Amino acid sequence: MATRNIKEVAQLARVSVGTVSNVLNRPEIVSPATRERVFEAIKKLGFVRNEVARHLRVGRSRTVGLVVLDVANPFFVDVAQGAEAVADEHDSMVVLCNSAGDPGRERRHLDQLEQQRVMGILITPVETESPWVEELIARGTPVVLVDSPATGLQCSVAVDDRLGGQIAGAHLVERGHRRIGFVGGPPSVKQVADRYAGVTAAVAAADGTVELLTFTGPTLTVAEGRAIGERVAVLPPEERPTAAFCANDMMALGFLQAMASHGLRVPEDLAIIGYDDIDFAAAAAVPLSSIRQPRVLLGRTAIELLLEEVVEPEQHRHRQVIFQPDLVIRESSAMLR
Amino acid sequence: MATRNIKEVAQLARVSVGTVSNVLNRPEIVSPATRERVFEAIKKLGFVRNEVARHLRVGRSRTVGLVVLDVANPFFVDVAQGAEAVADEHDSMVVLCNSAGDPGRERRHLDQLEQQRVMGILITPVETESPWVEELIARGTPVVLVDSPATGLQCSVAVDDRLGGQIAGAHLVERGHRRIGFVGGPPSVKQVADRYAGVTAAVAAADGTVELLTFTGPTLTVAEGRAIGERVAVLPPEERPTAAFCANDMMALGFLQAMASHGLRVPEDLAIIGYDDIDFAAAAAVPLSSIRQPRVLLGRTAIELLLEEVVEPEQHRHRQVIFQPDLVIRESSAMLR
DNA sequence: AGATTCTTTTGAATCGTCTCAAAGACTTGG
DNA sequence: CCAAGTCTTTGAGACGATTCAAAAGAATCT
Repeated sequence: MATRNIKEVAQLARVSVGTVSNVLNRPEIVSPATRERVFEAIKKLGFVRNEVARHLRVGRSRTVGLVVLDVANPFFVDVAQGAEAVADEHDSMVVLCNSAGDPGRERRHLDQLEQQRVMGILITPVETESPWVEELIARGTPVVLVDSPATGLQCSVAVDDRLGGQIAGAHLVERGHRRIGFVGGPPSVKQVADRYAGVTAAVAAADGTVELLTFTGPTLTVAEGRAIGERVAVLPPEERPTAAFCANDMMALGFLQAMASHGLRVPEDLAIIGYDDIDFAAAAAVPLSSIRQPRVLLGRTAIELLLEEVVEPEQHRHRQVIFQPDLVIRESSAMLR
Repeated sequence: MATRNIKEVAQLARVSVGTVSNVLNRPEIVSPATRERVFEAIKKLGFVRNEVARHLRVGRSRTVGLVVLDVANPFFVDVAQGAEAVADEHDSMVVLCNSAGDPGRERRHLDQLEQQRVMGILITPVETESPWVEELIARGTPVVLVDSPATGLQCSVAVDDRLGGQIAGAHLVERGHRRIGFVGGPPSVKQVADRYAGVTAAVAAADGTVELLTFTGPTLTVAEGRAIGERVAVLPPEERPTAAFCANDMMALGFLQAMASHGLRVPEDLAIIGYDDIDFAAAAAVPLSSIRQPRVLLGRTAIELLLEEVVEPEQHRHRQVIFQPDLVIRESSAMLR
């Protein structure tokens, strides 16, 4: 209720508002005696600076928006933690928004962030071609794309998903699998399309006897993975793939559960490899093999690029940073016998 | 760069700034012709309302801060999703902050949120007695405590953790366990203390032959659970508990991994029950029994209480809403033979 | 036409802080 | 004691949107 302002502080300390502002922003130019008096007044009144008014005057906010595809996916939580760590060092704040894969939600979040005049936005867009994002940039909000290809209008950080898919595919082929299933989400999601392209390439590079089956659903969740798993589990053994490459670990975990509930053994009856290497992958019923991405680093780099753009807009050149994924082998893709 | 303001819109539409503001906030009182003209100008200029300035004038923000103990814990992600769903309906925004169990980080977040003049704050405090929170309230920011007991200065939502601990303990006792381990974090965390009190009560209520061992660490993470598990696994069988009640599912998952890596079978050699029933619990190596909390409902209720307080401060009476936990039995605590 | 009522539009004041030119207070040297 | 510098402090504009009393314009009635 009783929010004090700079004027009340000035009154109590018997100085002008300008001086109070100076104490707050450049204490070194104020004489020690005055400074002390102002600090006392601040303390006595319980004054808390109104960042909103400050921002209105200064014109630049200290918060960064991070819009992710799915907060429930630990992958994005880790990206967020990376971003937050850097923001913290620059006493900025990251506000985490969840588009949940819905373009409508994504747009609402972008609108809100723009209205708040955030310093910039980090986003994993729902759709690759996003006019909203381009307009946002045109109107002056810096954007860094996370895990999505840049169009040249902005910076981006990503992991080479095609390579990741290829590594996963090659691993399964090398393990002797000849009928591989790709368990993914909508191909409109860039990550899915790239990982699929990668595994396709790996299969093509094999001796021609390897078959690739595709199973997709609308989302990339545990539930979706389970649902697809149910469909796969009931296939006759001769049609059923002997290995599945899941577009992410959430799906892989769901898929794995479906196998278990149908009495199929992993990896004996069906091997599984996921993507992201979230912490829970190692704790799964059968520890999951996965393609590891530098999640935290992704977030760190994204916000660093953003800060660079904000601090020196003039000499900033948009860049695309691409990281390499790693293969992590665990029990779920152990050798076939 | 080129951020347009209401004045430019007014100029282009050949009306006063007051009219533009009216079009934005109460379009029905503006004549259709004028309204149309203003909308066109807005579109042509790519004008986006400056929420900061609006807020400065109106004095109330549309964002709510949510400060959680650990974003990596899916429990809190679900609470956040519940809160966000309600905020969405009231076109507000939830900004998610992670204290990571560190009072310093918590304080920094609270300071920042207060400076931003958020509408209110939902928080799971690191420490039960938090002078910061009380001062915050005294200065006029409404607060709702999540999963923490209220002091009467604010509303709170919580789940009866003591009861949860009791249910878990009773379950293990009933399954025939006579040496039960409690795997928890620092007792300064209210949740841990309550769950411990609950299991203690359950043990005391048994026939007196049940022993309760306590293993604690500084955090409530997967890694901590694993570390404690390592210690427990190497105990001689006659000292090792036959069942473990973990303070949350993250710890339980880590603990379970440690058992597996030491060749101990769950539940045969050691039964496990966790707390929270996060989605990953069911997908664990051995599906985890757990105490389920209404996570999403917790978030929904918290923000509803906050909104109630903000909308009608006069007739608002602080309330404490307490939910009941449920027992979910899975393989990890199946009957002893 | 003039009076009355209703609908629209106007524009100055306001929210809390920062900026910056200018004034005021002190020093120092001559 | 004065002039010329330093330090400090001052206070009048911004910043962008909202509000609201009052003015202007339309419509209705006598």
